[in-house]
Order: sequence, then C-alpha cells, then structure tokens
Amino acid sequence: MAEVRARCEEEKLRLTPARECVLNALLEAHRAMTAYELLDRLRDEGLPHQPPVAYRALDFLVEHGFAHRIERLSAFVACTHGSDHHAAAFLVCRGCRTVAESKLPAPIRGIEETMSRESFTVERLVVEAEGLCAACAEAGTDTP
Amino acid sequence: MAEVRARCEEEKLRLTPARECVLNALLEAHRAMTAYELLDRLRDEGLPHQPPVAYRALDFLVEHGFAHRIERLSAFVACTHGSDHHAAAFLVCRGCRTVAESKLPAPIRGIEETMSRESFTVERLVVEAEGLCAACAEAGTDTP
DNA sequence: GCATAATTGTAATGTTATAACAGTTCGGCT
DNA sequence: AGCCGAACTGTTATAACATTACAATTATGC
Ligand SMILES: [Zn+2]
Ligand SMILES: [Zn+2]
Ligand SMILES: [Zn+2]
Ligand SMILES: [Zn+2]
Repeated sequence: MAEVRARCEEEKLRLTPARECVLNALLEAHRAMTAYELLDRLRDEGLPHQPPVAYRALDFLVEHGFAHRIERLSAFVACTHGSDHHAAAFLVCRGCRTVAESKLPAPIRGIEETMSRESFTVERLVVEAEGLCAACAEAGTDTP
Repeated sequence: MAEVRARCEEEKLRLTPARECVLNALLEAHRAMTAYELLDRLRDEGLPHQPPVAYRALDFLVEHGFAHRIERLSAFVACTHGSDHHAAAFLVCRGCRTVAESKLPAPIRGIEETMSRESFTVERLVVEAEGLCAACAEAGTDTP
C-alpha cells in the first residue's frame, strides 16, 4: 500500500478515497472480489456505493497495474508484482477463490503460429488456470 | 454438423432440437454469440426461448466439446477441432468478435513452477488473446 | 410395463456492467 | 486571483448475463 502511494505520487496519479478503499479491500482479502462485494465495503466505509463508483475505481486500478481482472470469476484481485501492466497468469481456486499470480515470461507455444498466420494483433493476453488449491483439494471441496 | 451428429450417435448423446439449433447458429456465425443472441435464434425457429433453454443447451455443447465458452466475452463459439474436450487458446477480435481457435499443445512456461510450488490442481486452462484481427486492424476499428 | 434418470417448460430472481448527465474538483494558465 | 478544460464524482436508471426452483414430460434399462 505504501508502495502504491509512492508510485501514485511519482506518476502524478490521484489515489482518491474510493480508489484507495477498493485497493485496500483487495489487498486485505488475498482473494478475488466482485465489484458488488467492493461496493459493500465502500458502504461500510461511508463512501458512496453505486455501481459506477466501484467500476470506475477498478478501471483505474487495472489500467495502472495495481489490480487485475479475473475473467473466469468476473472479479478482481490486487496485483502482487510491483511493475506496471505486465502479462501474468493466474491460478484460480474454484473452492475459495484465492488467486495466485505468476509472471508470464515466455510467449505461449502454439498460439504464436496462429497469430502470425492470421496476422492478429494481441493487445492483452488472458491466462487463467482454474482448479483447486492445496487446501481445498485436501478438504475435498469437489466431492463433499 | 454431420460430424457432430455422428459423434452423438456413437456416444449415445441426445442432440435435441434446442441443442441442435444452438449449435447450428454457432456453426453458421463463425463468431462468438451470447446466450441471449442464441435465444433470439431459438425464438425465430419456434422453439422455447427462456434463458435456461439456451444455457442448458450450451452446457451440453461445452461439456461434450462441441463448443467453447469465451470468458472475455461471456459468449460462446463452435469448436473448430473435432476431438473431445481438448485444451485450446483463442484469438478474440474486439472489433468483430470473430474467434480463431488454436490447439494448445505445450504446457505454458512460467505457470508450471507456480503450480507445483503451490501444489495446485488444474482442471481447466483458459487462454484468450484479445486484440484485432487483420480485417479490423486494417479498417482502424481502434481509432475511428 | 415400470422404475429411474435425463430432459423440458416456465416464472421468478439474482448478478454483473454500462449509459447518461449534471455537478464538482484539480491543475495549468494569464 | 480568476478562468479554462480535463479529470473526477454522485446518482438514476437500465442493459446484459446467469441461476434457482419446481412441476411436467420423455427416454432408457430392466
Ligand atoms: Zn500483477
Ligand atoms: Zn482453495
Ligand atoms: Zn475446440
Ligand atoms: Zn475483427
């Protein structure tokens, strides 16, 4: 959080109350949260809590690399790697919705050939592995 | 479509009218369609058209590998590779919503180490590249 | 034929996301 | 200090996507 504040100072970004509240919630949760869960948090903090408030804060956080959207969950997590808008892969537990973030250093074999064959311009790459984390696999969340 | 009918015969799957109508729509479209677009199609064909009809047909088609869900679009495409429930990567054009499917032969470098470190069990892998297809890049869909 | 499992029909509801627009605050400029 | 335009906020309304629940029907194996 201190890191984030520093980066905002440095890059002249405005970390307004709603944005800070949303980021704090994500940092504390250590798991993916939906926009509406974040709205609840905003309400608890006495901040305005109509849907656009959360979505605007999330747009800001995602745009500047402080958070990521998890497509599989229609939900959001705090970024666990400092650097700006990097490509990443996510391990998404369907049991507890925790998300582990892994840097994505290498291009993905199999996709580049199709890309070049179709001359497709990639702007964003989504890589999400859905499954069970160690704790949920142990607990048998799949076959209760 | 003939192929699909053959596989259903072989595996004793019931390709009911709603399921067939939805699959036909997807095969003809050559692009991702939402559940509600498919409901319109069902209505046009005189079939029932409440949301669960489309979602149930799509569940069937996805489960048996005849279609894929594109998370980025909350939409669905027909599978362009015959074999059953294979991993795949998708090139998703944000201009025209066409989707190119690429087989995903190799594991993704960078994600396995995190997987094993966290002892995470992967059940499904989502790989979607969002960008512009050649036609849309040409047409300048991004800066109109 | 009869039990069972799979599928269908339908209403109601829940969840996720955006459009639109008036008002306010911020930062740079003169 | 006063003004401008850009960024941001507050709010209402609505669009788009998805599921629950339950009764009714149809297929399949014995
Ligand atoms: Zn990150
Ligand atoms: Zn878990
Ligand atoms: Zn496929
Ligand atoms: Zn296109």
